[in-house]
Amino acid sequence: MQPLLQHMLCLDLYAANQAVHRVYKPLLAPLGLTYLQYLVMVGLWEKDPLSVSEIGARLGLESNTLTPMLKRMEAAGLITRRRDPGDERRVNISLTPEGDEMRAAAGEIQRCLMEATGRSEAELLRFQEDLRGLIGNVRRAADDG
Amino acid sequence: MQPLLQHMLCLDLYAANQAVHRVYKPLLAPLGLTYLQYLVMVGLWEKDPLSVSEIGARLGLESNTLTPMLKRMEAAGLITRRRDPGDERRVNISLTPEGDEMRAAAGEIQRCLMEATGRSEAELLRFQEDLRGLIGNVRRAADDG
DNA sequence: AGTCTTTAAATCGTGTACGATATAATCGTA
DNA sequence: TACGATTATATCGTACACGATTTAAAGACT
Repeated sequence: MQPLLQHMLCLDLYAANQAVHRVYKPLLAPLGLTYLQYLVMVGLWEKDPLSVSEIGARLGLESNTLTPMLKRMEAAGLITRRRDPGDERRVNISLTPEGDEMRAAAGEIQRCLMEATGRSEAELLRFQEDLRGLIGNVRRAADDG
Repeated sequence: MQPLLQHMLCLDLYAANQAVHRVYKPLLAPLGLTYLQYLVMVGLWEKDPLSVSEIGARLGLESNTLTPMLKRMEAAGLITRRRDPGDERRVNISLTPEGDEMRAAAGEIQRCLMEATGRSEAELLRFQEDLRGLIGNVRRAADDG
């Protein structure tokens, strides 16, 4: 009943993330974005503004991770951080014009990633559906304790 | 051609890792192990000793990540770090008796993880095979630049 | 209005990740 | 056998992650 690295699915999930990360990195470097920062940008290209916790809900992260990262993105001129006038607890994150313009590069980056997988769109959708089922189960197990 | 977070497979891979990590964490806490440290232990239960770079090959990591972590594990009394007498460049990592005894807890942890996925062994194997194909493709794409 | 609870960010400490570089041991070859 | 190239770790700086705690604003209820 000894676990073997060869058999451990978690190691493959870990490796898959590393691999995807390494494809993204050189594509994002010209934009001055890290992988996680790119995911924040994608969220903001969809809806702007977003509060810190709305971004957190999309990425599964909390303010302890997001606050420092968002400050770096603000310092880089990608976003602005402003207290919500209607609820001073919230901080609204918005794209700067420079951040918004990066949107133009996103389509090509997505195309590169799709191509890197070597799979058709239909195959990727099937795989994603399977993966999401797994995530749902594992999250339920984690919540049950 | 706008990417949407809803459609991004990379975000699901990211979420899958988070979810798996969160199942492992409470299981490993009684042993005083982090997730990554557990993966090192599994490697050493299979083969002992391993050099730093042999561990790195198994986990896709290099000395810049491993050296500090292995020092923490040494400080925790889980492993020993000794220069290889036959090649003084190499550092051999071995389990301490305490580290070796943790092996006993591993079977149950694996069982919990399998159960958390809510899938049969056959389903997991099929999924793993699919995932590994994807990883291979993505790695090739990253190496080609 | 005054107080209790809840909520949203921020802060702090520890532990990964990883590019770039440094150091020392070994190897290859003239 | 000397010496440039290669290999194995280590170090440094920056950027995530996340548990635990803090702070301040908003809501709820007397």
